[in-house]
Amino acid sequence: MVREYGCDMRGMLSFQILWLVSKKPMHGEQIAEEIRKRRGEKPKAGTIYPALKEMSSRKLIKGRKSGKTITYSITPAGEKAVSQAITYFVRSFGDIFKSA
Amino acid sequence: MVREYGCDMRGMLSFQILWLVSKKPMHGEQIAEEIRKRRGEKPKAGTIYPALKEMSSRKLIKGRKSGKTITYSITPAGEKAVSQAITYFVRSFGDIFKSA
DNA sequence: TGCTATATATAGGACATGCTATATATTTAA
DNA sequence: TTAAATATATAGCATGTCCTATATATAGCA
Repeated sequence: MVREYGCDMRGMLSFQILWLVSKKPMHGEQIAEEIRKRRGEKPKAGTIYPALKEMSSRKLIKGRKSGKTITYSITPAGEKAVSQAITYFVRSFGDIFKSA
Repeated sequence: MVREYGCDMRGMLSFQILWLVSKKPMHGEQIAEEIRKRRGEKPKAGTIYPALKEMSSRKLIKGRKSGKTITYSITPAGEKAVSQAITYFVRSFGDIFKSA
């Protein structure tokens, strides 16, 4: 996926999902589509749903089912996590971003 | 490492190394120290040297040995790779930075 | 009522990351 | 010249990511 550029950027998926959900409650397909807009490739169902499930089990997000969709929103624990993750992210990679 | 915050940020190591080396030729220990400044934790020897070796084998960086140190600098292929990776990075995660 | 599209779930696996532990080479200090 | 510190190398492994393939449930339309 990103290997062509000489580096992977895996491991950022949960962070990005958490950030997206912190901005606006969304269901899986919407989240996948938002990621596609940014990365150029849409995560597959087998990628997105296990990630959502795992984050739910860790109480970072919670889902409310309505019909065939499950809308996820962030929990207080998720808010705290995303805030700390952003701090780490900016501290770690901020200068790369500034150099662009 | 970042798990405490609710997300991992693995997979960014090679990208960060490549970016650092593109700014200034460095040897392994210097690179590890630069990463420590940013992330708070210094990658272990067993992390940094295999990564450097792999990137050398892909001709993204090249090392020149002098005494006990090997100073790595970026190659033309590495320049191209880091430039594309930065573009992808900003496109994918730029709005997270802006939100911080 | 069937047909199709949408949304979610999950097993199983390929692959990469980054670790621990250990080993070796080189430099410096005693 | 030993001893200690520094720099690099590598085997082996636990973990996590994200995939393919497949299955199920719901919704909307003919």
